[in-house]
Amino acid sequence: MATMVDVARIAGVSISTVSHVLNGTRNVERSTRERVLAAIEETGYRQDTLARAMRRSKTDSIGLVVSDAGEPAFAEMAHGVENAAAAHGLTLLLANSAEDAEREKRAIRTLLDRRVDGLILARAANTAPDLLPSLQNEKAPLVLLDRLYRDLPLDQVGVENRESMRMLMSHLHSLGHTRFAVVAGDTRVPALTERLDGFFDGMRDAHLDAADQLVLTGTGDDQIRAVLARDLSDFSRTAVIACSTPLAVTALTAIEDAGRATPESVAFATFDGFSYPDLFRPRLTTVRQPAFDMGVAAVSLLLERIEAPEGSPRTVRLRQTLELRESTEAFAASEIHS
Amino acid sequence: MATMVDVARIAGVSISTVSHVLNGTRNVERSTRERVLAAIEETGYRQDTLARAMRRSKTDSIGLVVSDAGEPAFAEMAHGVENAAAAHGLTLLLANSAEDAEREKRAIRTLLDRRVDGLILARAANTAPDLLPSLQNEKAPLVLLDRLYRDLPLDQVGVENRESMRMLMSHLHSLGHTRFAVVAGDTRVPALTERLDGFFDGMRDAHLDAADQLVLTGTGDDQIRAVLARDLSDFSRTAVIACSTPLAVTALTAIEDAGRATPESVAFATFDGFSYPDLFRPRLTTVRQPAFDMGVAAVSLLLERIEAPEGSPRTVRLRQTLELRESTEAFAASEIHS
DNA sequence: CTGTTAGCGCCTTCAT
DNA sequence: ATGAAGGCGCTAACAG
Repeated sequence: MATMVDVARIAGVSISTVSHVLNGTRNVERSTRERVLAAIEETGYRQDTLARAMRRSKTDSIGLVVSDAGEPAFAEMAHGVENAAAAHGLTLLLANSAEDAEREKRAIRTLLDRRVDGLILARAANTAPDLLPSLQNEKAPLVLLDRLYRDLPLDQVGVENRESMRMLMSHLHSLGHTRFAVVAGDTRVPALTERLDGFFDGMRDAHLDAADQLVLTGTGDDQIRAVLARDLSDFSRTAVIACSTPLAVTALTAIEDAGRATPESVAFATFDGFSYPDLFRPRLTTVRQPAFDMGVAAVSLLLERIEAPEGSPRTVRLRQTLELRESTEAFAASEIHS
Repeated sequence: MATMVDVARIAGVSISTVSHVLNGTRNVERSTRERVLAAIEETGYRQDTLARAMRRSKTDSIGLVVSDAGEPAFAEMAHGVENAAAAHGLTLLLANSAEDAEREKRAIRTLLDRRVDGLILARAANTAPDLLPSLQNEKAPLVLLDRLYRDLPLDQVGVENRESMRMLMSHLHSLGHTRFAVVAGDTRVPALTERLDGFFDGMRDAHLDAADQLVLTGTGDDQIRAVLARDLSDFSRTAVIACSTPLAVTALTAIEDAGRATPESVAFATFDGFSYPDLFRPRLTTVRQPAFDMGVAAVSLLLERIEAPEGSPRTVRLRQTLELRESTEAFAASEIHS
């Protein structure tokens, strides 16, 4: 592998000059520059990013840790992050935490050890409580993505969960639904808590009776499935809302267990949703987050923070969109016909 | 940030000793080691991976380039690669080519510039023909994943596409199907060509008339959709096979365009398939590749190649499994009843 | 068993 | 407009 020394020798200049033409960091006479460029061409020289990074203490790379890159929403975010990073000449180092606090810690440690210039984290539900504070002391700035954190002054990118759920509830209520089941899942995940809060907001908006609603929280998928299925076996409940893709899987399974059909017998709506929404039968009404844009926004925040480490932290909330599909249509129709 | 010099000073030893206890690379008296360890603890010292990599010309990282990390099969492969890499203490640098030759080239260049110790590549359909040969000259070894390449002596990990398609055909034929449509897609992708070859094998096995079969190749999704839909509007064709997930999307759309129902009116089977196969309606019969294991296998091959750069190249083919679901069931039933 | 020292390839003052 | 030279933090001979 050719080094700057080789190039300098061939071009008949000092390595200092080579460095400067490479980085455009000071004026160099035209003819000299051309000799250097020719020598670079001839030797096939490429900058050694490692040596460069070491000298400048800057790697031009950023790290992304997601809980599960397989889930469509996270995959899209990763996509957005990667695109934005590439657009700024940054390389992306990606790590999966698999929703596990221990692996998350290791992944972050690894990326930090690689000296990433900044870190974007969609943390696991059970992130160790001391993790975030300890990260504050690192030189690499941190941006939280999707899985936010209330108690710390941090840069964060999320979506307006509470408002979106409220909007969904309002729509469903206008269709005539009054008895809901919400599959809210792990309330340690802020986004899920917010969605649940939005549900309560919606209930109040619609003056619904709390006693008529079924709220399912926690991590026990099997238990959620069983409770929901049992509940649905009597036909008075008319709408089910799942607060994330995995919860939608659980809920749809429970609906099937109960022998209920969507949308004829129960309306169904979910957050985040599945990859090919128009191939699902029934097509699912979905509150969708602009995942790609969230990734892009996270990179912007990160870059600004790298520029200005001392500015005050910002939280960006993007709007979600309500995609109405047939899983919430039939009930309305039956109302009209009755 | 504390360096080895700080640690050495506090422990009252030379930096050389510190290095050796850190890497376990030579014996060091117990008491000395303990002093060093204590100093490390005290200073919160962490190795500088950059300086280390520069000195050893080894980064303990590998690169993975996939055409689309969003597709379930690739996401799983990436998962497998990442797990295996982590198990060997390697960091994974991930890049997306978005199925674009130019971006692929850039992504590879970036990873190579980061001095990854090895590279795993699931190349785009239209990889520049000179790309692979040029990679042969790099010091970082290369392993091809899923998207193989015939003409070069390379380490490769794929699946037995031809055999699997043949098995699928045999199954469908035994169900009574004799007129097929195969959506084969871009035949520049070796896996797709192999699947198509398997189709022809299957036809011969079953002594079917070539004139009765509809073979759809190429990249024009809209055209494939239109041709297939037109063809399906007469009811003599009874089975459709899609050779990849995106092609399945196209095919299912065309089936719907034609007003045909699966499985009552046409049987349908696909390769690779969707993320939640049991939530799809109808549940799709799928030839599934062991994507995770493919990723793991690719890492193994890569590590062995790093160990022994001169051994002769190996191609590993994993078996796919045929997951029978309801999308191919109804026709059999109607046969039985007729 | 331990210490001294020469770089790895590059950027960046400081001179000229 | 160009060069010389010192280190960034670490590993691996080479010497004791």
